[in-house]
Amino acid sequence: MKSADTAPPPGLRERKKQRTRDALLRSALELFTEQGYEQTTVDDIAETAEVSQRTFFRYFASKEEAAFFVSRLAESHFVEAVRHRPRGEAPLDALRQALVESWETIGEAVEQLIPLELHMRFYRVIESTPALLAAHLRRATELEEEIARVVADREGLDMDADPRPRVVVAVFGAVMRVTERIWSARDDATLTALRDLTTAYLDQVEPALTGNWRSDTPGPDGRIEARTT
Amino acid sequence: MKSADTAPPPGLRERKKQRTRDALLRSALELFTEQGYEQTTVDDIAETAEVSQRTFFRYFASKEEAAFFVSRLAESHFVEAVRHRPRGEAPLDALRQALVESWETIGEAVEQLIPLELHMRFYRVIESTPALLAAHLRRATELEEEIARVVADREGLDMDADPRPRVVVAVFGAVMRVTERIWSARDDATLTALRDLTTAYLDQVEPALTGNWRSDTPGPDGRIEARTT
DNA sequence: AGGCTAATGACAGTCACTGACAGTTGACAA
DNA sequence: TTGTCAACTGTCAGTGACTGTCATTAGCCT
Repeated sequence: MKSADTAPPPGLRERKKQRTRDALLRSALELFTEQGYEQTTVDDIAETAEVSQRTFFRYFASKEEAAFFVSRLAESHFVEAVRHRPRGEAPLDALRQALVESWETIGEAVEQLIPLELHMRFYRVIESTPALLAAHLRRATELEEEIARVVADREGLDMDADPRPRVVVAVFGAVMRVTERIWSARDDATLTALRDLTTAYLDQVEPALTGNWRSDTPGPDGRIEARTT
Repeated sequence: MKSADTAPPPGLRERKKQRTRDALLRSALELFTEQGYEQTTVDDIAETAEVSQRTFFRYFASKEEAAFFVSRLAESHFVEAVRHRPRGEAPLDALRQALVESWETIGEAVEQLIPLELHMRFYRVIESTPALLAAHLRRATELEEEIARVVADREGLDMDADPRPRVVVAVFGAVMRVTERIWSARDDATLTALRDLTTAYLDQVEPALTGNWRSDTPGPDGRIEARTT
């Protein structure tokens, strides 16, 4: 809390580093979305950012880390939001609310680094690149583990004795992944579009697990709309 | 169905290929479990199997593919089991039953290629190797997509219009992954141990999603309840 | 037996990543 | 202001996963 608040004016050295990291990040994401992840070599990125390849690896442990740097930022915002939800709330509701409310702050935070639109477009690259998708999923489960801990805390449970925190979070994560996939396959790669899709799907989780399906069908027009809600 | 039943006696060439593939597979898994995945180079594997590195890559597209070759086989058995479940069954029940009943045939099928115990031990390598875990998760979601299609078929639903098939399968997959993790962290890497753990957890899915937690404790079944530790 | 072709090995090259070493350049005290 | 120190950086060499190419070997079939 010290270094963040009492910000001693960052020296020239620090600013330079910041600029380099930023240039690398922007170069990487631009090249990834333009010509694809696999088609972009680290040398390309370094060259575009006007540094040596070795310097790239001093800022990012791997090509992959650069790719997910912004996502990591976004995720940390979400986790914070979950932490600040009132304790009374049911777990799944808390997650849902945290999602809705953190969406804005995430948008702002991303813009600090790169154009939001670039970040959004990059999601499609993730979905269509096996190596990136794999990394994305691994990161997602790591995140779920962290969130499960938060949930377990909220409810005063011991995660190792009671599987329920992990299960709910896993369900939540599963819905997120399904919506991500569907969303990225569509045209409008908007932040709000993703949000609406996600909340709509979340509403269907419980009913989807219980009742038998053939009796109550979803909306007649085929879209997702209102069954019970 | 033709080539499988009316097996024309496989020529020498074919048998040789089979032996090579088998040697590579066994060498790979043994080395992976003995000295770790990252610590094992493809050259090591090829040398142990007494072929050139280039030949390894003619049998397996990547080091990773060799690692998951047996898993792929096991998964296909499970999918078949799901396909043959009676249509009346509720989706989650069908998945659960398919799991229980395919477990045996999977064991047999694996033994055709490598010692079952080796396969089981390899799961711990997966969980403890980031690169393998990532690949495992990606493969898991691909599998989920396939199963979701089967489920949607069973229920006569259109997967693109109705999200419920994907959601249930995702829930199922989430439970599997959670149990895999817990199981692999334990001592007894038995097939039956994994099966019991999985079914026990599956039983808790619905209750975990609904009720409020603090009032009702988890299952009276001895295993998971503990709570205190 | 001899030709066809699948299977293999040997070799060179690309790309992600790492360690080692030397040169530059901010930071900071004298 | 200057000199020293430590942080950054570039260059170079090396490893390991993978790919393309080409020549050789060895089942297969007539």
